[in-house]
Amino acid sequence: MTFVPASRSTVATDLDSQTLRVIRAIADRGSITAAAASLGYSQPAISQSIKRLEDKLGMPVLTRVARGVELTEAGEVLARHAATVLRAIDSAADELADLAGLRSGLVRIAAFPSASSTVVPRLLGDITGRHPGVRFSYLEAEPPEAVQAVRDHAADIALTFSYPGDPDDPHRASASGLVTLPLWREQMLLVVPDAPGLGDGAIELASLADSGWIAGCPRCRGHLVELCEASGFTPALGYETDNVQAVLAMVAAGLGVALMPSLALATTPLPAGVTTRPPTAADYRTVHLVTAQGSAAVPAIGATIAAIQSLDAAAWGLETQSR
Amino acid sequence: MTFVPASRSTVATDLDSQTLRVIRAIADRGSITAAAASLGYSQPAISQSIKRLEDKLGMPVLTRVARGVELTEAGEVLARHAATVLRAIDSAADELADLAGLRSGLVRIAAFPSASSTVVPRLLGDITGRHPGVRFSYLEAEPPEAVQAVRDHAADIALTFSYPGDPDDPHRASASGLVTLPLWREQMLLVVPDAPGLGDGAIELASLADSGWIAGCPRCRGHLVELCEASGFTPALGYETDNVQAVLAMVAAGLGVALMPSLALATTPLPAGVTTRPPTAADYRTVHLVTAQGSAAVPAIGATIAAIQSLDAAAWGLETQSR
DNA sequence: CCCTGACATAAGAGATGGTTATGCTTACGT
DNA sequence: ACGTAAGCATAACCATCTCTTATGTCAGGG
Repeated sequence: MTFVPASRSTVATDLDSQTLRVIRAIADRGSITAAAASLGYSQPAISQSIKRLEDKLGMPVLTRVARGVELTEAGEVLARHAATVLRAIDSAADELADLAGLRSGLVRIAAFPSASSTVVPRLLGDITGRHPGVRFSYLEAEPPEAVQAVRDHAADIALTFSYPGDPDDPHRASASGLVTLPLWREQMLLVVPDAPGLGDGAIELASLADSGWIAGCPRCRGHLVELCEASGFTPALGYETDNVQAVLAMVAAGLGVALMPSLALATTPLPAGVTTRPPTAADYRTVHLVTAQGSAAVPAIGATIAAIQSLDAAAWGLETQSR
Repeated sequence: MTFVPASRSTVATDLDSQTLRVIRAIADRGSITAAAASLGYSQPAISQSIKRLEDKLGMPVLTRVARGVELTEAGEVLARHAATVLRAIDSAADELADLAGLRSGLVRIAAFPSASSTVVPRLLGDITGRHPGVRFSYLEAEPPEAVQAVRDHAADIALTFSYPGDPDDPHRASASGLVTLPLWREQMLLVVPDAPGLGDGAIELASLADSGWIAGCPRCRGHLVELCEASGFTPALGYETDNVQAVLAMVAAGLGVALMPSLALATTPLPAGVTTRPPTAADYRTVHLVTAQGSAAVPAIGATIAAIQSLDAAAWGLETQSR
């Protein structure tokens, strides 16, 4: 028999981190038995693991020595690089732990305009107060665009609203892996001039059949028309504007009346001579949360969704949905 | 049902490099299918691998998107660190390949003095000529110490000699995981003054019974005494020295005769008036290679052993062992 | 509106990697 | 010098992991 130098063609296509961990433990402890103990394995497990490694490499990694074991040059190489590998893995694990522990993470929110000055600031305040590492980006967008942003992965969470029977109801568009959660019922209020004989109760919608109407966003206008027609008249739409302040000013100026969601009215003081009343047949729209299927499993996003659900929204006239 | 933020207590105790490789492939290719193809796996293999990872982390790593897949923040974290990990693993693999390819590696050799100026320099020249990356360290030591060096892992290869029936024959001491390989038979020569009536053939040992004898190392002396006693006389040991030049000078000065191995005589010219002759009953000692069990699997060491075995040693009067 | 491309799921097979039990070798203490 | 203890290797067995093939589902494009 003659000794022939080992010469494998391919060397170590896959060094897995488990093996490196073992090498490192052996390098540190100086014996297989001690390494096994420190890693929580039995001694043969480590022994076999090293054997597999040596078979794969085609060269020894350890030399069996009196009181334990000693690394060969190949073993030293592995131990040296193992430090780098394990350090990188640990720091990855740390970053993941930060994400899981809400010490980092970005949540991209899209919401309709009247939420921008009400629920959204409160929400962001709540979360950054509790989890300073979580960061947000915010996009103001009407429901159709907000939902599209989620669909395009440009946003993680969209806050939207829908009117009853709305064909654009996000509930219906939940096809492409989107999830919709009803959040609140938002009361619609009539905005009218404060006439002396108005009383303080609800107003019959039909009593405003002869008034001029100031309409808001396209979908809002659609809803208004539908509602009025259900009451037997077609509203005379004189002005259209998204601007809440403008609507109120127009009502104050006697240019007409309006139907507005309570959120839109929450942050602007009513001008003198203008008041709000519910219609006799109470009218509501619904605020929804739309998110991609599975997004809630991302810790920061899940936490944000939970925080939205537990927001105390009554102050803005929002009623939590019974579901 | 209410969404609850994901919050695992322990995160990712073990991220194995296989998973990181997968993440990296997905990050690069943008789809699971493409990643699978590039890694040589089936599509479901990667799909399941990601699922396992996500279950372990407790958060998604990918979002399923129209034409393929997209990394989440967690995925980005992993992809980023995966680069570091895989780079380290690759460079470890490179270094191992260097060891396997004899482009690096250290071989520690211990050998007896007369090898130092004969076979060892030739050997080192041969190997560094063919494999410039392989480095050597050399320790000159008498057989017992050389073997001890191997046993202590202070040397990888020992060259030793033994006399027939030698109680210290390394063959016998092969207990502690050492391996002994007979290499050459080395002829023992009588070193005598060049007397006129000497002839040119072998010399009967008994004819030197009355000469003074110059002895070498302790084991050589032991062998000499044994050999002479087998010839019916006890040699008169006048001088003892390890120094070949000294022995030759003493013989030249007429102080006695000596029995020396051919290697020791190979590199020193004989002084005038001194000649060498084999004893009538040819006498040999054996040169061995001693190495630790399994050392030969270390590429550089295995290559060195092979090179020793294929050394053309006839020039020094060494005969390759029949085995 | 069907067809294609891409991911998920299911079920089964084989490799992987672990455990316990046991043997062997070597060092150490008396 | 011998018995004992410490440490590695091996065997046999077993659970789990992970890959494969086959199939289902969903969204986008001609």
